[in-house]
Amino acid sequence: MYTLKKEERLCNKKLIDKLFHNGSSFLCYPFKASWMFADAAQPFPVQVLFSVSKKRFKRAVDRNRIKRISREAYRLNKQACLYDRLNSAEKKITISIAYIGKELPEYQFSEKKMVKLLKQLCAEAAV
RNA sequence: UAUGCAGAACGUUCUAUCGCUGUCCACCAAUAUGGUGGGCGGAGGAAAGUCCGGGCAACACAGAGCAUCCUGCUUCCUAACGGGAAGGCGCCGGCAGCCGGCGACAGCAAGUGCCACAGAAAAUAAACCGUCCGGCAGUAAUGACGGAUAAGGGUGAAAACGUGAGGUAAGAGCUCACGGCUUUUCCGGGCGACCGGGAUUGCGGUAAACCUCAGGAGUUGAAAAACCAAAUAGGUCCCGGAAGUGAGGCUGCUCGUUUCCGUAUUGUCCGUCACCGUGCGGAUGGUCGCCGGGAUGGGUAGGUUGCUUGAACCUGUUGGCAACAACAGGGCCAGAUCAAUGAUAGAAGCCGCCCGCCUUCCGGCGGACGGUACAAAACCCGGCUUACAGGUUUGCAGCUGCA
Repeated sequence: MYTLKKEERLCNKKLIDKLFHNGSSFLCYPFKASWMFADAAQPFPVQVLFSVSKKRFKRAVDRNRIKRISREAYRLNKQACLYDRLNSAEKKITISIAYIGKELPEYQFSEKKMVKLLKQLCAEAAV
């Protein structure tokens, strides 16, 4: 399934604070992922958050563009790379994906790196 | 025609696949509500900067003064404005008129301060060169000394109003004529800024220097504000149990009572300070303390409202030089909240450049390559400012007279 509804996005302020304080993180240039295991209460196996720093990209147009490209790359690949393996392991996680590159990305490049990141995440979570 | 400057309106479109968000409808399960399918809507001229002005909301608020900040030609428009329109004045386009552009454009004749460098001197005037007079020295040229002088020289952004004449030893608004600005005042025109004329007073600049005058300003800002409200902890109230002791009773159990302690709480009485008591000290009585359950109000996460029907927009008529106003008709056009309005692929349009063909030229057709900007709503309006690929369009870069 290629959906990305509100229940699949990370919207809770407390969870976000908790994630950045307690979560473990790794780098997969140009992305940086922070993740942790979540409660069983959430309806989807993953809650995700995309961020772009205002310091690197001053214009809102650029930040929106990067977030949209990252989101599309995640949306189209999450089922194959992440959901199936998490469901079979019966684990649930929250994750934030930050863009730390310095230039506007191309879609194909982002998709390639996103797949790599999701696979690395599975390995980290030891699924 | 091209180029530049200023203004106005515009500022990409279509298809496929996969999504996001709001809303409506149908069906399914149904307590809330959830699921599936379909229809319709979904960024801008600046949404930006957050520089002004309002609406709205909460809090504050007797009146006056001072301080601080803002504004500063006039009249009008407007909900309001530091915005706009029409005018006045000054400067610029050699000069005058038209025309166009620019102007924080109240007051330096209320007071105080400042005026770099250069220059003798930058504001109670002043004597560097020069000019003139006097006596002295010298044959003379001239020299030093004492005095008069702001006309000339040179310096500067600016040199004590400009030009001419009189006047004088030489000079000086010292006097006069004409002219410029200015004070007070009169006459005429204009709603007014101001303009024209007469009399009168004077003559460095600077207020984006302090300041003076006039007018204005309560603070905060949708993370405002109102409402609903899970879990956990704690507050209050109610109920039950537990601890010690005594009596009845074989025990369970039932009934009565409460030693000591306390930064706890409350009542009454007494004392104390000059008085008062809600202060302080003492005496005495009641309640509470540990555990469980229930109720309740405050309130957090979260949610709803605020939240998009509006000083709005479009079309037309009328009034007005215009800004704008009035009236009539029309439709409803984003509402997200760690923040949607997209991603990918293809095609078209527009522009530039190159190649080929056609054409007297303007240009037309086909193909390749490149470009397609600036920029993302965050409560809502009115402005201002700044950014901008590309075309469209209006005005100006001037006209007349004099030199």
